[in-house]
Amino acid sequence: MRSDARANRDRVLAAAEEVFGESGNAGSTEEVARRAGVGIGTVFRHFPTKRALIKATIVRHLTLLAETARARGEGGEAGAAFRETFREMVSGAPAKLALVALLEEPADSTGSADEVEAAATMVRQAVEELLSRGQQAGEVRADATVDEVYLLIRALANARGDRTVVDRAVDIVLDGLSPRRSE
Amino acid sequence: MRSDARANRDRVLAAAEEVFGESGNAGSTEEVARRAGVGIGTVFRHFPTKRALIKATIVRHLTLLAETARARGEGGEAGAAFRETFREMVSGAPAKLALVALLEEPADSTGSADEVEAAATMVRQAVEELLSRGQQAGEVRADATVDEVYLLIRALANARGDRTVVDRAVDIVLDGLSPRRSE
DNA sequence: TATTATTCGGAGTGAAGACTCCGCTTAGAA
DNA sequence: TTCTAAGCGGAGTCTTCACTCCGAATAATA
Repeated sequence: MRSDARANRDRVLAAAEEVFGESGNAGSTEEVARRAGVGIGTVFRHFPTKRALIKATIVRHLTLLAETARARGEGGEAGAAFRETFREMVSGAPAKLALVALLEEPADSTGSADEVEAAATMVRQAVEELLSRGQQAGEVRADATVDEVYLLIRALANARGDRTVVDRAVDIVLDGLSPRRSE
Repeated sequence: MRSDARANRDRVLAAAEEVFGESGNAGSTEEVARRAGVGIGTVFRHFPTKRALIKATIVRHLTLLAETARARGEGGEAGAAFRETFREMVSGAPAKLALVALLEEPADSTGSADEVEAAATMVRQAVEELLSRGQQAGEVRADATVDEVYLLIRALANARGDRTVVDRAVDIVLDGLSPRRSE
């Protein structure tokens, strides 16, 4: 791959994250091209379809998220690690709408096994890991499952609102995820 | 207004709630017309713009929500009323994506004071009422504000997922909203 | 530096969808 | 039953995009 090609590919991906992060699926390919400083043709050579571009963007982001989460899992304090990751995923700003877009897409009619799904699974697994460690350490309520935690993260990540309000809402949810009185 | 006109208006609104409930902003006016069993022309006579149609749909729904919530507020048990309303708003199925659409719209460039905003305010006030009663009864944590509660409702209402998972997630959040140990 | 395979750019194409227009239909009054 | 103002339907227009195509530009190699 020629060096200019690779550079352009990267710039397009970065621009795509910006644009789809702001406007979701409604963002146009032309806008992505403009922000990347390339022609539309270039965008479409690297990503044959708008959908492919969005997918690549999402995969890139999810992969990053999963890695960060996994790394944090290594550290000492299980409860703190869980909570920090939770907070981080919720406020990983530009990702928000991209994730919405992901959820909106109608379950990929091209039966092909999906990269996006694979990446999402990795994130989910990382969350699961953090969750169960937190539970073992007695710092997270024992009856919470990944499904619920993952859903809460997604829900909060897509919520619009003042940063401070979101933060306090997260605090409330994390309180709900703390061990029950009976435990 | 002629009787057939009124009937058609109602059918269009109902169809719109269905369509936008399923597909959000992406739902087409043509689809709404088809489901309502009328021509596109009819839709556009009643609602001069797609945006106007969506707004009318949302207003209709929000008004209903606010009324239900207010009615529930009358009842006896403050804590239960708060929690029931919370649950109900989250799972008021077809509303979900319509609300998303509302949030997505770029702050109404037509400076005109907004019906939608007015309706949303009513819902918010109903929630506020329920919240503060719950707090006075000592059944809801004292430091929670409407902002946070309202955001949590919106976030959960838009969350995709199995009904049962959503329900459990709501349980967790409501636990987070229960009085703190220190109170 | 010369060569060429690769990549770039952006005008052009086709499809989708919001919105308009106007001849036809009909509710409802006389 | 007749009349007509109000309402209906849907073909057609216009705009916005996703995506294609190919001549111009250029990285990499000899």
